[in-house]
Amino acid sequence: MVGNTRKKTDLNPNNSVDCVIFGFDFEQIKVLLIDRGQNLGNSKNLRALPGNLIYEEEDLDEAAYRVLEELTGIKDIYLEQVGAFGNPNRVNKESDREWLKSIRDEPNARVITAAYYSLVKIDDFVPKAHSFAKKAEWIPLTEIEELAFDHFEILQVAKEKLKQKIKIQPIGFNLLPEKFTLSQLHKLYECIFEKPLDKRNFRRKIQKLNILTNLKEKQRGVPHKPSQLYK
Amino acid sequence: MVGNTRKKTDLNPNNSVDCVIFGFDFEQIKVLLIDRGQNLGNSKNLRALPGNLIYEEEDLDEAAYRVLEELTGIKDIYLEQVGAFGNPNRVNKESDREWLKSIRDEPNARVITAAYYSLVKIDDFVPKAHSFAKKAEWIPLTEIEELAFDHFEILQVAKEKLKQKIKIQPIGFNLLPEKFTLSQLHKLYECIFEKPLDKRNFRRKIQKLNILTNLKEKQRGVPHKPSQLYK
DNA sequence: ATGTCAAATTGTCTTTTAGACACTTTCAAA
DNA sequence: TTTGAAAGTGTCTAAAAGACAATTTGACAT
Repeated sequence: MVGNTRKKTDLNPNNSVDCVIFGFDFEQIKVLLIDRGQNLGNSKNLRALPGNLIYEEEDLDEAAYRVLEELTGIKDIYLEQVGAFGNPNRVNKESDREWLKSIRDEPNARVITAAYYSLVKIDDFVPKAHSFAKKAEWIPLTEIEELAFDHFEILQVAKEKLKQKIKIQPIGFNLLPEKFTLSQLHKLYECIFEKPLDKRNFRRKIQKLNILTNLKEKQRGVPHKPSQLYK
Repeated sequence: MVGNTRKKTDLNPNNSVDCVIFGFDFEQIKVLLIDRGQNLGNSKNLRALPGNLIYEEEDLDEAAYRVLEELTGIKDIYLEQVGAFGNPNRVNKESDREWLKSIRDEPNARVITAAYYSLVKIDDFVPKAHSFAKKAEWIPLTEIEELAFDHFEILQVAKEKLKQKIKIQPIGFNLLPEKFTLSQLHKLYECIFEKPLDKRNFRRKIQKLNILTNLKEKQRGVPHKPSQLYK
């Protein structure tokens, strides 16, 4: 046997997981990104999706949960796979090469990553940066223009998956707090689909799902008609 | 740098691709499987999806096309990714371990695979087994009960993806020859969805897509009313 | 107390889509 | 000429999607 005689507890230098965590602050969709805190001369300090190598004997799904928690502290959420990304030129930015040199045993190893995504209530998770993540922050989707490695491409694919998924399953609630108003849900759907949705038609469709509980509570302290709270 | 110092042209022992190729013989959906020709004592000779390790410097998508051609001779088709499968227990069958020993430099390496699927006109591709594929055969979906590695699981996921996809895009035509009848298309959809579809409703829906050309030709030699040929 | 603002809430009509449902036509072979 | 076997065809109903505007409510300012 030639080459890699790895122990089960070793890192697998060729395979990683990356997580696209979507949140919503009642205004816009945000994504949880880490700042690797590079203070390099020339190269930019690009943000990245939380992600890292997997262990030699570790299920992909488990690795995603572990890595997410290690880097951001977030746990107990449901991750769904986006797909595998394996362009050999994933690492084509000087800043990424520099960074890999500083943290990896085999910085030049070719890495194939499995991407995952999830939706979380933004207030339930105050991301705390750990490990090589110097910061973990919620960044509005609209402000994201460039990311480390191929993470921008992964983000686009994850966004599409989310759009498809939410058409079929009512997973949007995962982005909202326990109590929420229909207007907030409406705004959320508009943000995801990136287009306005008719208010009346939207409310009708949601109501017909019969998954909302009217809490008989009302919004308070708003300078206009208060709305019902649900679920 | 420790461990694997691989050359760009080396095989990456940790990553593979597997292809689920669907075909249709006007009766049932079939899948292209290879026979690894094991003549072992105890262990079964399970069929497998065409798949193999990728090269160190090779795009995942390209690897899928290459491996498929190398094992079955099939090329010039469109492959779509199913996802990444990375259970560390993917290799849990004795026959698979035996087989890996006989063909791999690192038979115990942990392998993560990216699965792809495609639909092809069954008559356009007479699969020719090459390399470690001793046979390459079209096997009816309904007869497949067990496959090598986690290939059965991959097949199930690919089937689901196909169902979803064909609801949205008219990709079913890829499974039929140039000229086909609406009855054949109808039968195909019934096979994919595994349930009967109303003949009139089906024809109406297809016609409305405006993607069929009536060839003004008719079926000949059938002991019943001949049907129009399309596209 | 009154008026104003901002957002919440509500219903109808039209169009499109999905589903159920049965008889007639056509060719080949007997 | 008869018969068998599959091709082809239309209507009605129900559900879903989309377009569209007026009224209500509470907070705050006057």
